[in-house]
Amino acid sequence: MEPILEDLEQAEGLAALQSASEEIRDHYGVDHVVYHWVDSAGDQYGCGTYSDTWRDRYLEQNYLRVDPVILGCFQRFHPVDWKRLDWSSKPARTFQAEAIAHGVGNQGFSVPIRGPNGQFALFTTSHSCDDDTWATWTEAHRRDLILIAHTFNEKALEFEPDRAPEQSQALSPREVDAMTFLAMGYSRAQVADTLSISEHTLRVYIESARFKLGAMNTTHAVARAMSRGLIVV
Amino acid sequence: MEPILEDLEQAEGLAALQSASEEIRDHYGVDHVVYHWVDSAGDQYGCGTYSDTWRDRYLEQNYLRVDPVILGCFQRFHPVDWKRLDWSSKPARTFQAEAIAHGVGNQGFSVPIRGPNGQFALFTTSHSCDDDTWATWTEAHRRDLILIAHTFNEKALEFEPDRAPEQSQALSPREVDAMTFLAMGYSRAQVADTLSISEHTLRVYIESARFKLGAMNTTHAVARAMSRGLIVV
DNA sequence: TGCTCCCTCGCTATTTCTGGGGAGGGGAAA
DNA sequence: TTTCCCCTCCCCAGAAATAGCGAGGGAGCA
Repeated sequence: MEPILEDLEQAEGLAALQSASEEIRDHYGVDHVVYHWVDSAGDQYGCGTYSDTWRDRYLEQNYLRVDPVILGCFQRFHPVDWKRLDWSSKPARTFQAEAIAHGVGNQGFSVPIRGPNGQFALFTTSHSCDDDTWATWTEAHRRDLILIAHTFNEKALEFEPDRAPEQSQALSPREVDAMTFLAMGYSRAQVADTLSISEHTLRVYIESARFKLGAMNTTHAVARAMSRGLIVV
Repeated sequence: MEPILEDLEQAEGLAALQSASEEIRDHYGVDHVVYHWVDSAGDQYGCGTYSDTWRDRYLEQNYLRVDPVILGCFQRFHPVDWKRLDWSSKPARTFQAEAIAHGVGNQGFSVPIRGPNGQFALFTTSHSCDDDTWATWTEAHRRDLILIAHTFNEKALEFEPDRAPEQSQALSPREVDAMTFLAMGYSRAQVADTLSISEHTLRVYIESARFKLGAMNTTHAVARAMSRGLIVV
C-alpha cells in the first residue's frame, strides 16, 4: 500500500492521475479503479479504468441522475458496498445490466468524498467475484481506499484551482454576525434585536459587508460570504 | 496506530468517543485531541480533551465566528497546519492569545471533514512544541489522523442521527435555476428575464423552494440550498 | 496628531419582496 | 385513469429592503 499511495501523492497533472488509477488497479488486482468528480451542476470529470465506450454512454445517457452509486453515496458519509444500495427501481436495473455488459464488475465499493463549496466526488473500485471474496477484500483494504480517495481528491482540487474561493477583504465581527443571522433566515428587525442594536446600525453592517464582498444585494452578500467560508452556517 | 483506530471503530456511544479521544492523546503524546462538529444552525457538538473552562468560554463568546481554524478549514479540503492559517485580523489575534492561555498548544493540525447535507466537522490535534518538531510529527502521522478523523465522524453520525441535517426534498430544475441566480445576486426581475419566464412564475418557484427547504425568506432559502449542496455558486 | 476603520444612532422616499387569492396544461408514476 | 408534481401565467395590498443624506465616539497606527 505505502508505495502506491506515495506514487499518487507525487502525481503531477491530470494525466498522472489517470496512470495512477491503472497502477492502483494492478496493485490490488481488481477490475476497475475510478475517480469521479460530480459537479452539482451536472458537469463531471473523472479518470479511471472504465472503457471509453462505457464512459461515453454514461455521459450521453446522463446516467448521473439514475446511477444508484451516485445517489446512494450522496446521502452517506461512510464508504459503501454496492450491494447495500437500492437497485430496485426500473431505471436502476437497466442501468445495472448495461454497466455489467460494459465490463463493470458485479461487485463494487465506493468512497464518497466532499470538498469545500459543495464539491462531491466518488472513488470506486469494482470487480467480478462472489460476495464473500469481495467482502473479505473490501474489509482488508477499507482504510487504504479511504486514504487513496482522499489523496485523489486532494490532487484533483490542486489541479483545478478555479475552485479555490477568491480572497476578499475580511469581514468585521459585527458584519460576520449580521451575515450569519441573515443566513439563518432572520429579518433585519430580528437580527437587530438579536444583536441588541438599532436596525439602522445593522443596515450599516449589511451595506459595508455587501461592499466588501462586491455583492449586489443581501442575498448575494450572504451567498458570497458562505462560499468564501467567511461565515459558517 | 492500528489498535488505537480499532478501539475507535468499536466505540459505542458518545462517552466512548470522549474516552477514545483521551486514549489517542496519550498514544501520540500530544496535548489535545478534539473532534468538533459544527452544526448548520450554529449549534455545536464536540468531544475531546480541551478544558471545560475553555470550551465554555468558546461557546459563550461564540468564537466559532472568529476562530481561524474553523474558517480556514471550511475553505480547504486537505488537513492544515495552524501556522498556515490567517491569524492576522485583530479578533483572530485576541482569540489566539486566549486559546494559548487556556492550555491549547501553540501548534495545531486540523482535518476538515464533510458529510451529507452540508455537515461539517473538524478533527484537531494540538500541542506545545517548536515548529520543526511539530512538522516532523504531523508529517509522520498525517495519514493516521485522516483515518481517525474519518472514523470519528462516522461514529458521530451513527450516534447522533438527530443532529444530521435533515435531508430536504430535492429541488426541481427550475427551482435550482432560481436559487442559483438569486445566489448570484440577481433580483427577481433579472432572474425572471434570464430564465425567460414571468416574474410571477419565478415567484412560485422561489416560494416552493422556500417551502421545501423550510426557509423563512429568500436569503434563508439560498443559504440552505448552498449549505446542503443543492446549488453551487 | 492626523488617518483609518469599527461601532453606534437618525430621517425620508422608493423599490423590491412577500403573502393571499386563482387557473390551466403536461408528464410520470401508481 | 387518476393522482401528483412540475411548469406557466395573472391581480392586489401590505411588509420589508434599499438608496440617499447625515452624526459622533473609540481603537489602533504612522
